[in-house]
Amino acid sequence: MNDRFETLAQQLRDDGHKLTQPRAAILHALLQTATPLSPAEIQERGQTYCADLGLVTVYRTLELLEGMQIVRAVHVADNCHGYALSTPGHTHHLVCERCHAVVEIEGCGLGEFLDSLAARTGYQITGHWLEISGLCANCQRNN
Amino acid sequence: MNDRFETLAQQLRDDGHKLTQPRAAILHALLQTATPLSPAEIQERGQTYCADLGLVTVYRTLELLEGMQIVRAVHVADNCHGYALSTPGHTHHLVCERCHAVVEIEGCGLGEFLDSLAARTGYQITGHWLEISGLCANCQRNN
DNA sequence: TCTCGTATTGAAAACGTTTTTCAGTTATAG
DNA sequence: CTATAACTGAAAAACGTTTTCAATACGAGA
Repeated sequence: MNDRFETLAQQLRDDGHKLTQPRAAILHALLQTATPLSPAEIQERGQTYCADLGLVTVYRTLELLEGMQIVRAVHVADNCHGYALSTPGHTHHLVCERCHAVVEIEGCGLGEFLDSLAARTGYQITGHWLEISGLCANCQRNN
Repeated sequence: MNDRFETLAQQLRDDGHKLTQPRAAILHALLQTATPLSPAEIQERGQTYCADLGLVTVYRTLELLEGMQIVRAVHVADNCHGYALSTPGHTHHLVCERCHAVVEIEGCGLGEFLDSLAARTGYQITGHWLEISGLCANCQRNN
């Protein structure tokens, strides 16, 4: 966890940016979550590390981190954007509709499909976003 | 085109809703586009058919149509929600990052993968969201 | 065809999220 | 330690969306 933070911090410096307390707080908040967070949630959690972290700074920092591909914006149902650290590998999420528990999934068996799609449409495919919803074992029992 | 409109109009009536001029205008606007439109765009185009179509009405009508599964909300890069007529069946979207052209895709070859996922995680899978991004043929050329 | 009740409408205002502005502060190179 | 440019928070502006409310238009029934 701490290694991961140091790596990100270094990445910032290497890119010519300062590692400020607000930014460190935001990174810590993001490192501690598995599910995407809204800017407001990030502010709230980040204030554990930097008491007067402003929402404006959260927006600016997310923009910066997104540009560096450290975070990615994902679509979430209600309030549209959440942010999560992009994981090195290729993962997707399986989310419980009831309790919002999240299972990370490696791979998706979509490779062949995407290849044929590229051939058929002439598009050069650069990425995809897959989110699967369902009921986790617990919530199935308590239905 | 006109058949399609009549079908939708009838669907509204069958569901106990009135076919008003604003609603007709919105349907016409949606029928004439291949790519998702934002509420503001729908208002703008709809005003060709109903001069004083209000934005509020666009929102309300989209909510109604979405509930009837006549339109569906899709995620678009910048301003998050666009609306397009949903085609019957199970479709996903392939969206150009540059010009936002949209190709509708039938099926996704995800069935087997989801089955094995359910077995592995104990989740009862109820749905999934897949959106693919890339560069369309045109934008590849003008890169 | 006309009348009437109700669903539906537009304007205004409220609301939440995101962006801009600006003066003060902080990280870091030297 | 100092200088300075990047960075910050607060306030206000600018969005997109929702709510409220009085006025209107649709369409069922006479």
